Amino acid sequence: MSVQRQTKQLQAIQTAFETAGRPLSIDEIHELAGRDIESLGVRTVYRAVRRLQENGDVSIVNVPGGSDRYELASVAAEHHHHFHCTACDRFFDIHGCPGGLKKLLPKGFKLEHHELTLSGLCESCA
Amino acid sequence: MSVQRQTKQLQAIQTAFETAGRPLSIDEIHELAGRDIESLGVRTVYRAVRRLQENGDVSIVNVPGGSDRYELASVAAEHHHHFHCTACDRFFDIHGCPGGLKKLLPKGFKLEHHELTLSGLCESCA
DNA sequence: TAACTAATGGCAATTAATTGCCATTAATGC
DNA sequence: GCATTAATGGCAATTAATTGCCATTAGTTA
Repeated sequence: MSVQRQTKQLQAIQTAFETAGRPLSIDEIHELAGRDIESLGVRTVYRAVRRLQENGDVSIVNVPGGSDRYELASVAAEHHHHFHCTACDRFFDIHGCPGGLKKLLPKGFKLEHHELTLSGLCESCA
Repeated sequence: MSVQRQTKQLQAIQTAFETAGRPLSIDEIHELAGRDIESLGVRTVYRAVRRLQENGDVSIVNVPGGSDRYELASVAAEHHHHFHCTACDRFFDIHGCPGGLKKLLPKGFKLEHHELTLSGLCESCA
């Protein structure tokens, strides 16, 4: 069976996730990892992210409006939410959760998950 | 200058919003209004929704993952959130808001808006 | 009712995001 | 180092959503 190779492209992509510490879009990954690997192809980013997802190392973050972001599965493992800066279009992790959502439900509805996205200006844009 | 005509297609689309009482996707509008107007074209739905938006009668609802939904501006005017049924893929209005979000913010961040999407099973799917 | 023209709707064209293809590169095991 | 083959990356192709085009339909006003 096939063995996964540890390429420097994949390493750069993993490093990008770790140093960014926030959810990244495909383009952001391409940009950040591309600083290490010149001429990093977007095609490679798509493949790497897919593989990291399949390996359970990275989780997808569906955001309202914009394109999908990806974050380390270790981060996704603990319940949290996100902040979207409308100026720089970056997403950040928000720790904590308002809670008490069940009482907002119409009767008969069954709550399984929830997603909260705060938006405004991040520290560097404010 | 041009006068907007009240066509039966546009009426059916407006009626669809009012009777549905929940955010609708382009396809849902097409389906619902299409029950009144046979052979209603999707092209017409796109144009009508665009015009209703420009007239301020309809607002766009960005949802995580899926395609955009649209709701009556009168509904959007009062702060509320949404519930997404993972079984039938419909969205519903949720009245109320958990509040207390400001204390979740990292320091230096400025909160302007927020969006909450509950998900699970709606009454008829549960 | 007639004239005017906004609106419709079917299909082709566009757009943006993602993937297939494949020759080339380079990581791995011996 | 060498052989093997997974991975890369550039471009073309695909996909899905939306829009342009335009002949036809049908509100609107006089």
